Amino acid sequence: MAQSNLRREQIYGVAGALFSKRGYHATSVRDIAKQLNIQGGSLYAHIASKEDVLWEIIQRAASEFLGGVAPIASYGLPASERLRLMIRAHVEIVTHHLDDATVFFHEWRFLSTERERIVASQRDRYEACFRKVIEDGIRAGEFREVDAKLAALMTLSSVNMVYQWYKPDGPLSAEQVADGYTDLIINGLSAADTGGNP
Amino acid sequence: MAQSNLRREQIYGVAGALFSKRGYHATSVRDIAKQLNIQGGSLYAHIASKEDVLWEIIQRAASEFLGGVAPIASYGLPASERLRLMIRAHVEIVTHHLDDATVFFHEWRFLSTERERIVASQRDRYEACFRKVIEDGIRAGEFREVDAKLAALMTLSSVNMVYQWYKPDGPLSAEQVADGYTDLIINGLSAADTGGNP
DNA sequence: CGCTTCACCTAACAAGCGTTAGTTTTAGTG
DNA sequence: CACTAAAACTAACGCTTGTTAGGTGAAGCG
Repeated sequence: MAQSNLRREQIYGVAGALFSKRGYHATSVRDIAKQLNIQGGSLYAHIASKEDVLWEIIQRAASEFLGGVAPIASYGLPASERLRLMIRAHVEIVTHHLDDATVFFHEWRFLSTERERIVASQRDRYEACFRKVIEDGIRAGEFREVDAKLAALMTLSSVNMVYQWYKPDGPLSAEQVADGYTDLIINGLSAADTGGNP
Repeated sequence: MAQSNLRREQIYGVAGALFSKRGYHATSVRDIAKQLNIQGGSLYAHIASKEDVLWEIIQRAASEFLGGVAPIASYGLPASERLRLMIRAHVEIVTHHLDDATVFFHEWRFLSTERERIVASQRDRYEACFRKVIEDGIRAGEFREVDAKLAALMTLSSVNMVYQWYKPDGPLSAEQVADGYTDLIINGLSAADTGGNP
């Protein structure tokens, strides 16, 4: 048995970095242990299994997204404004938790069947938030009559993939990425030839 | 030594399906062999190594994209028309070679360092084609003055991720996906308040 | 028929995997 | 100082990994 949360947090941190860089199956528990200057078996004083570590990392990312972004969908604001805030919050999470987000998007397939199902339902719920806001915008006349499901998928594809190319010390800040994407996406959803505010 | 291309093609096919579903490291050579009703070691009469199989699959996908989409960037057409054709061709490749595309996008990290570098440069070249077309469109006044790099990344993110959710027997055809995305993306790039053709 | 070539087999290899049991070291507390 | 509990160690377990060596049966061909 063990109870030092500090050590366990270190394990999640190191594992997140390694899972993110090499992938879950290409990372051994001995690799994780080596970075903490302990033996592979010693990890099991703090964790129950390698998969539990993956699960914890993925669930932390999931609750960042669901806790930080989904509620915005219910704000009492115009749809375009809600969408803007959601994109910004999402990009902020991806860029500030780059390793965890990478593991979340890339390695969920290696969870057990039941856990994979949970992640799938979380992803569906999240996607539904974006779809709902877009549908709201269409109904309110803010957006064109596009396929809301397709538009939500495109939006999420764009902001998810940020983890694949974003470099914290690169030329673009998280804010700049969010602003650029928001502009392109919302403009894409808006009416083209009928001027909005003259 | 071996020379039957038929068997080798079967290996690429089975490996592509398995790498796509379970990932490279979670698929053993014995898994691949089992689907062909032969023993694991027998594969090595037709292939040199497991990594070579991954390399072949990835290179086939890469030349589909580079050979089928990149040339469109140089057509003598308006930028918006070229972009439309490129998106359509790309989506068509992803949906018609779903397994290979999935492996290409997901498993390139497990190639050797030199091979990974080659893939990276192919990806860069591909990305540059999209950026170029968008820059052309801005210069020609077809598109707004957006960040072309960001717009190219968003476009590619959207069309790449199609492999993650597209179901061949789902409600949407490849064409419908391409059309929907083209509409959203090109409208996003176009001027919002200044009507295009009066 | 004799010979070669191919595609497969069996069996093994060295290495690595996740995980466990039992033991020792370390740190904190009365 | 004695006692406890946490956190590390060593050593092994059974299993899987990619890959190789050597052998076998069938097909093709002079």
